[in-house]
Amino acid sequence: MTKEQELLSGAALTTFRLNGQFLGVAEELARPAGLTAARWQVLGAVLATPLPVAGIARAMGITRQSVQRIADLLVHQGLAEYLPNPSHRRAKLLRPTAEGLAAVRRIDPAHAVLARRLAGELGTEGFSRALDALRRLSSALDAIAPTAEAP
Amino acid sequence: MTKEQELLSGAALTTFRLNGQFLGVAEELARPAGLTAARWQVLGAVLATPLPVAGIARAMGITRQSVQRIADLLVHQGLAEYLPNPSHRRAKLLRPTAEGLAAVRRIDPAHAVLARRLAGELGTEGFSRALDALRRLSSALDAIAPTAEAP
DNA sequence: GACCGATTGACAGTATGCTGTCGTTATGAC
DNA sequence: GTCATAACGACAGCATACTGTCAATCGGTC
Repeated sequence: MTKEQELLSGAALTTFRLNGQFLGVAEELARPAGLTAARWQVLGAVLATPLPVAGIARAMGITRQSVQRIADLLVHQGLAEYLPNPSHRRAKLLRPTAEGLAAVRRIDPAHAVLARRLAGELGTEGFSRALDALRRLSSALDAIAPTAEAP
Repeated sequence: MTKEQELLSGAALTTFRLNGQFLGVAEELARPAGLTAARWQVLGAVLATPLPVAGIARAMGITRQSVQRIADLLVHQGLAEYLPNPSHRRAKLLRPTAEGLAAVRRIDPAHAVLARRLAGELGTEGFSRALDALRRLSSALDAIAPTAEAP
C-alpha cells in the first residue's frame, strides 16, 4: 500500500469513527428535548429561513428522500409545519413551529457546555484549525470525486 | 450561540458530510469487486490477523452486532470463513478466504489512483496534517464523552 | 400557447448502524 | 472447586441514509 493509500484509508476510517462519535453526542443532547440527531439537524436548517425539502437536502449534502422522511415526521410531531410556497405549488416550505423552536432552544445549554469542554481539550485555536482541516478535506473530495452532479 | 458552539456544530455537520463523501467513494471503489464499503472494511480488519467478531468491532469502534451481520454475510458469500478459536469456543475467528483476499486486492489499483488524486489536491503534507487533525478530534471526543465504557 | 428538460415530492426497496435482551462461555474471586 | 461477573454470539426491532422509479410542476424555447 502506498503512503497516499494509507492516508486515504486512515482518513476514511477516522472519519467513520468521528461520525459515530458526533452522532452519539448529538443523539444524547437531542434526546432530552424529544428530538433525534437527524431531526435536530433538519430543524436547525430551517431556523433562519423556511426552505423546501429539496433545498434542505442540498444544504445538508444528503438526498431529498432522507430529508423528506424526517420533515414529515417533524410535521406529524407538531415540531414543524409546511407553508405554501408562492413560487412553487408542490415544493412547500418547512418551518419550525413554536414548539419546535422551544425544543431546539432546550438543547442549547448542554450544547454550550459540551462545546466548552471540547474547546478546553483542543484549545479554541486548535478546534478552529481542526474544523478548517475538515472543510478542506471535504472540498478536496468534492473536487476530485464529482457526485455525478456536473451537467 | 457561543463561538465554541459554532465550532462544535460546524465540526459535527462537516463530519457528517465527510462521512457521506468517504462512504460514497468507498462504495464506488468496492462495487466492482463485489463488495460494499462495510464488507471491504470488515475484510480489511482481518487481513493481517484473524479476529473474533467482538474484536473487530472494538478495532473499528462500532458495535459487535453490526460487525456480526457483515461477517455472516461475508461468510455466506464465501469471502471469509470462521475458524475455531483455541482460547474461546464461541468466539470463532474470522479470516478472509482466497476469494476474499482476491476481492480486496482487486480494489487496490483504483484505490491508489484516488489516493494519489486526493494527495494532489491537498499535498501529501496537508493530507497528513488533515489526518492528524481528524485523529486529535476523535481523541478529544473520547476524552470528554466517555461512552459509558468506563468501569 | 404548446413542448421539453429539470426539479420536486411520493413511494418502494435495500444497506448500515444502534439498542435491548437472552443464553452460553471464560475469567477471576473466594 | 464453586460461583459471580464479564464477554460473546444470536435474535428482534428501530432510525437513518441510499437507490430507483413515477407523476406533478416549473422554466425556458420555439
